[in-house]
Amino acid sequence: MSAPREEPELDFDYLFEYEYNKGEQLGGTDREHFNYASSNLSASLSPGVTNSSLSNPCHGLQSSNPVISIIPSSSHPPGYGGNLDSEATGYYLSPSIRPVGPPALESPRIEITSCLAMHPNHNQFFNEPDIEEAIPQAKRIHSTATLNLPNVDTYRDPSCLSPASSLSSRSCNSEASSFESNYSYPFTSPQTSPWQSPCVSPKTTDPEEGYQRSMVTCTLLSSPRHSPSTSPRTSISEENWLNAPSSRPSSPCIKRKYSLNGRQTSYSPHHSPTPSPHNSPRVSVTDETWLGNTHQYTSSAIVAAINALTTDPTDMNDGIPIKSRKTAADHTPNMSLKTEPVCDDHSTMSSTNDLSPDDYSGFHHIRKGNFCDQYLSVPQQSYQWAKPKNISPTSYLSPSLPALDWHLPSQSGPYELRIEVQPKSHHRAHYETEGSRGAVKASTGGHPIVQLHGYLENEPLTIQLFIGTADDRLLRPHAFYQVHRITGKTVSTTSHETIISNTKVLEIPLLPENNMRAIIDCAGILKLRNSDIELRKGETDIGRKNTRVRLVFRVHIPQANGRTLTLQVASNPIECSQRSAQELPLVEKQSTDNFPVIGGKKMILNGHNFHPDSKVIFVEKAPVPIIKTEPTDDYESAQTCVPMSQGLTQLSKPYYSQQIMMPPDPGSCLVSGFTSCQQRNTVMSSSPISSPKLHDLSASAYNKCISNPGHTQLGLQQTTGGVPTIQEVPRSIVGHPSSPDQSSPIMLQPQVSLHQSSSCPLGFQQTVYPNSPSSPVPSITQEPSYLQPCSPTHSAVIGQPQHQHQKVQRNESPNSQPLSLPELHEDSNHNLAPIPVTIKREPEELDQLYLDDVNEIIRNDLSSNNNVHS
DNA sequence: ATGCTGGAAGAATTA
DNA sequence: CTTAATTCTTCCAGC
Repeated sequence: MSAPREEPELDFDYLFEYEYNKGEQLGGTDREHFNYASSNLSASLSPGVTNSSLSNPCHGLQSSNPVISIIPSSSHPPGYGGNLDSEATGYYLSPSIRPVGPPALESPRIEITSCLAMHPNHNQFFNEPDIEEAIPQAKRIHSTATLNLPNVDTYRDPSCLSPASSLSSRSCNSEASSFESNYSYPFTSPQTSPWQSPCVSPKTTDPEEGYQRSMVTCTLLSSPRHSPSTSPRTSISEENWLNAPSSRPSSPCIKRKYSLNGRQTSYSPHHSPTPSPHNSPRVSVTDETWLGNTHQYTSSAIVAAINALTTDPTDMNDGIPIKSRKTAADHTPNMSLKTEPVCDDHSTMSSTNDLSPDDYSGFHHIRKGNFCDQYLSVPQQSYQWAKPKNISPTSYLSPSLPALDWHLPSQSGPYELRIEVQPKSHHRAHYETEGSRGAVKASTGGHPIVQLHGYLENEPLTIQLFIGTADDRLLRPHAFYQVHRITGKTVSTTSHETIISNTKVLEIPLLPENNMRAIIDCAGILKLRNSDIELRKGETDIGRKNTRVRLVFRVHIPQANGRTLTLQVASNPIECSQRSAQELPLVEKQSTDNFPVIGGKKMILNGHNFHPDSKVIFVEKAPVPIIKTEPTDDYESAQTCVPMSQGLTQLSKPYYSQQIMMPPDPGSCLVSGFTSCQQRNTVMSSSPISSPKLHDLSASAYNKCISNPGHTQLGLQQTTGGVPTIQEVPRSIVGHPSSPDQSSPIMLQPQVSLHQSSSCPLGFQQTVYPNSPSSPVPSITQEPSYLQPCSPTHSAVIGQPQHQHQKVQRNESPNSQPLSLPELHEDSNHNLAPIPVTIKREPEELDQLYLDDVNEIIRNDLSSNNNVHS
């Protein structure tokens, strides 16, 4: 529902003109009524994006393992993380320690060694073959070598990966994944996973061991591949993923397979790490198999597994949930555990021999198809990902890079990886069954930009991009979203897809000539079906409402000492669902930052989700309120509160609406249930790891709290005194389709906060009132949000249109008229009285909890509260 | 003919 | 267990 596109006329004290952006949903309020007495209206809402979080993300794993130097496997170091290099905060990898190399491999395969060669300090790419498109000559050298070693790929790309790369959030899965991705990942294939200890944290896990295991398995399995005919081709190879031919094959089966693959990495706590009693020969096929036998694999077992590849594909179907539904049937045939000759249906596999671009993929198939593939056959259609034809010159995957779920700093020494332009807070991800929905864009209209500062070398580097969770306490690949490579005339940035530990990673060249700056216009977001991912054993995450992601960028910087420094930075959260994108209004640009309170000036707001019933509210900025911080989030408060107090800089973000709706510093700055309820996510996001200053109020999160019909108030009221607040009626309440008045379900009524005991006289209390007079006040849930401390006035757009409402509006009042003031006042009167502040204190253990858990707790609390209040 | 969108219908889940 | 409300997926149609 986009708002009416007609240019709204504003008859109010202030004129607001919504400028409709091409292609964007811009709604305009026909009229804005402002009822306030502030003398000064200065909207200091600069669109600038703040990247506060760029700062060092170290915490959790990261902090613990800031620097890791890998020792050559030859010596078989007992612990992977054994060598810590205190030199830098970044993640260092000793080149000498190629996973491929030294490890005493039981595996007969020597090719692995070549891999080592492949991983020089420089950018080595496994995918070299793909070079075709843009790889400089110099770079190709490596690739050439790679080509000779198809097996290498196997080690490198766990192609078997399920698209759903991420580990479940609550389990140690992440760790398992890290383990794979980091050290053994080159060898890591789904198959290898079993060897890994499910719940061992990466840190504790001995990389070497895993590594070696991987090696072994890889070697054994990979061998067959040499001979195309004999090689057990599994469908899952990268090619499959990337090249899935069919545009909209949503076969569950396929995904199912992925799931299987993915599972290994994600060992849910629920799964016993112990070997499964059922070690059937069909190791590959059943999830159990994967999960279970972590320790018992032997070469014989491997052989058995290989044999299993030839197992009847139908087995794969077993365990495919009904959910897989319709599509599943269609694709079932495609699934194959069989060791097919190289070519899978979708994969361009047909000719492994040829290295033509397309064929190349086939080659890829072989190379990359890990033995995992062999074990796990994936329906070809499963993924539509683009073929990895383009390999950026700099694209390279070091075999022993930090796992994707490792927390790494964004800055180290002279280097700093920074997101110069943040992505928009919303980007509707596309399903496999859909066409691409384009690249993620920046809120400013362009695309996100990432830049590496402090790098003075002439050697191009590669930025890796993957989709991470928005749960900043545990930044890791998102299980339900994958990065999607966008190509086409509109894309200026070359990129290459690869898969690391079941996570699709986009590699983008970072060139010195571009000042090590990359415009990310080639990254879309693919949504995987929840059912497919949730089916994976060990996957504890749920997809429902888990729709926020972050773009995670990594760069590996070769060091003089031969090590590699890895920096990482995560973007602000991005809401990927369709629905949410239609909810909160989002101001991206405004023509002016301030204007006289007397009005008369025109202000143009650009943004999204402006609805006829959206209102623009001005708030006069005032002295910064003292903000109470919540003990549980020390670092958060440190980062959020401080900046706030220093200048309210956050207000000048494009996410006005969001900010308004929620405290810029939700976690620390607001003592509100609201904050605790939904903003945990956001707050967390602002953790050092991600760039957090953006407190994105994701609709989903927002709704969680708001939709809580019972909570009377979330306590954001004036805790600091003088802080304007917004009270919003829960949408569930607001949306009364039947009510004619619903056309403007919510009104924002700025008003002097006389009743506030604030020290800030100029503070305004802004309240969202249900437009419907009939709406029983008592039933109104008031969602306090942080507007702006009493400082320069700024405008905010608040909207809450529901589809139904909008429809009603359109039908009944095409030219949606503003609500009558009388009503507004009437309602507002109800709310004039200060609302008691309810301060919730979260359990100290929150830090240990995952966001979901926290939210759940909060919800429960709120519910209790509501009941009490009601 | 392809993407890229914005909308929606209908199924699947939750509350 | 049933119903209503949400959310998720899949489709459509218009650039």
